[in-house]
Amino acid sequence: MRAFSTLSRRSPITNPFKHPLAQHLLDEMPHRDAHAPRLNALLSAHVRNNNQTSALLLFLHMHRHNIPLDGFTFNPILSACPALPAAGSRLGFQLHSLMFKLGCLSEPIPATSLLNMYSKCGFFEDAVNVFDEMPERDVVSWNALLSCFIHHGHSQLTINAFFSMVQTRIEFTGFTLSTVLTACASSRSLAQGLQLHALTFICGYHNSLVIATSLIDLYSSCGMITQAMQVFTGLNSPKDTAMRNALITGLVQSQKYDDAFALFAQTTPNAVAFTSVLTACSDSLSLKHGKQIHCTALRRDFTSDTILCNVLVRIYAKCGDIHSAHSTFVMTDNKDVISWTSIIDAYGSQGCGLEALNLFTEMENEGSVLPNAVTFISVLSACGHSGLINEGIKYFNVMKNKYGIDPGAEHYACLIDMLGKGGRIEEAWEVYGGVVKEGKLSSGVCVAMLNGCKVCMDLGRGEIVGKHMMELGEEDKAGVYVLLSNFYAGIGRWKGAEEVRKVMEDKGLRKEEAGIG
DNA sequence: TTAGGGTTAG
Repeated sequence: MRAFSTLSRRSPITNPFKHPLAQHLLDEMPHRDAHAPRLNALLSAHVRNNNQTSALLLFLHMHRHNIPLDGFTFNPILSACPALPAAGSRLGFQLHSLMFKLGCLSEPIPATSLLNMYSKCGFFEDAVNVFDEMPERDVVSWNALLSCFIHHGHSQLTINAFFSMVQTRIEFTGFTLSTVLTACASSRSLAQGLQLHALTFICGYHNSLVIATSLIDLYSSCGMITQAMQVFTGLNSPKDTAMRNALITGLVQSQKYDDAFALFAQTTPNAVAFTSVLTACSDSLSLKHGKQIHCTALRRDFTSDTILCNVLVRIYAKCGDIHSAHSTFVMTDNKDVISWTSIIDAYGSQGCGLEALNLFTEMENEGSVLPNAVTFISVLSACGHSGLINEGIKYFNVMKNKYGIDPGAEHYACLIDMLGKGGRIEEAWEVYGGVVKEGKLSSGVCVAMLNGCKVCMDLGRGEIVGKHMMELGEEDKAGVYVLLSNFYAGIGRWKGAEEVRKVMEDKGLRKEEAGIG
């Protein structure tokens, strides 16, 4: 209910654009006597042409000159909000207030636009509240709710909402099915996905490009590449780029790199296709392929694409070509948190910890991007690789206190790893104790602590960690035994090492299966 | 005038 409680204080709507050009545009605005329907149409045209600033200025003009506002006014201006940085979400709350006062929320279409605005601006709860308070909902309102759940990573809620929708006897559409299929793909819900696939035949949606693309994504995500290919070849209509890209991605995920490259070569690829095959180069460490594709992407002028550049940074870093990674990073137009994390990780994993930390500072100073939990894994492991223990402790605290990020098992593993390797076993043990208390113990944390015990020749603590590892119920039992055996061997306890190996053999576990750590 | 598919970091 944050929206309603804060809205009235935010009105009247203020103009966030105080630029001479903005004033010029305002001077050019239609006369106040112009008919509202014509202005609504003009507003929609601005949004359609991706001219959100003009849309906002026109809306402000209408509001100030008491031109009647209705659902037709709110739909386009609400859809412009997500593209208006910072000002967008503030404006969204103000628009909500205004719609409430004018009684526009009783209509499903403007209320659905409002739901969508909150969802796209990142206000999940406000979006769901709008849905809950809608007096009348149509199938589009339901579809908007489902895509809101998906956007915010709640796949299971999407699937549940679909079943509520069916129970409410709302007649679903192809839009609904494609959204729920996407939810099944991202949550790997194969059984429900198969039911929905059957439903596409029953409802006659089986030849829809969008639904077939969702199905390819579903089968690829569930490791069923043959079924994904069957959906692709079985479709009775011409394929489009998105559908081909879905299959290319599926082939890459199934490590069928040659098939992915072949399908890529058959098409006129767009930036997404380039990103997919470059990911294949990154995974298969094929720098030669990667460089060729990078050159083609350069010729096609796709290299300002942020996601594509992020993949290139990763490829060059993986191959140890830090200079190419850096120059690709520098030329990335709109660097996002993944761009920064990738380059920090690139330097960190090459043992250039100070450069990685300098980049982190540069990111903070630049200010447009906030670090997230993954960024800090890269920062902490950079510190670990370069033995920058005090800096590592400092950034661990920066993460918690400055950015409010709750440390996860991976952050603790980095911290314990660097303390242990640096011989600071007492501090590592204290952190480890905290992790056990918090119930965040993972095999990664145990491995880091066990390595620390090995470095410090600490038999007693090592055996406690070994016991914890057994209790974790790790699937890779052989891996646990190998680590324990190596621990005993590492501190010169050959008898202990031998005993562990014997237990392992008695249990019929083979060393080749080992893979933890 | 509101809703759907394909791409990136640990």
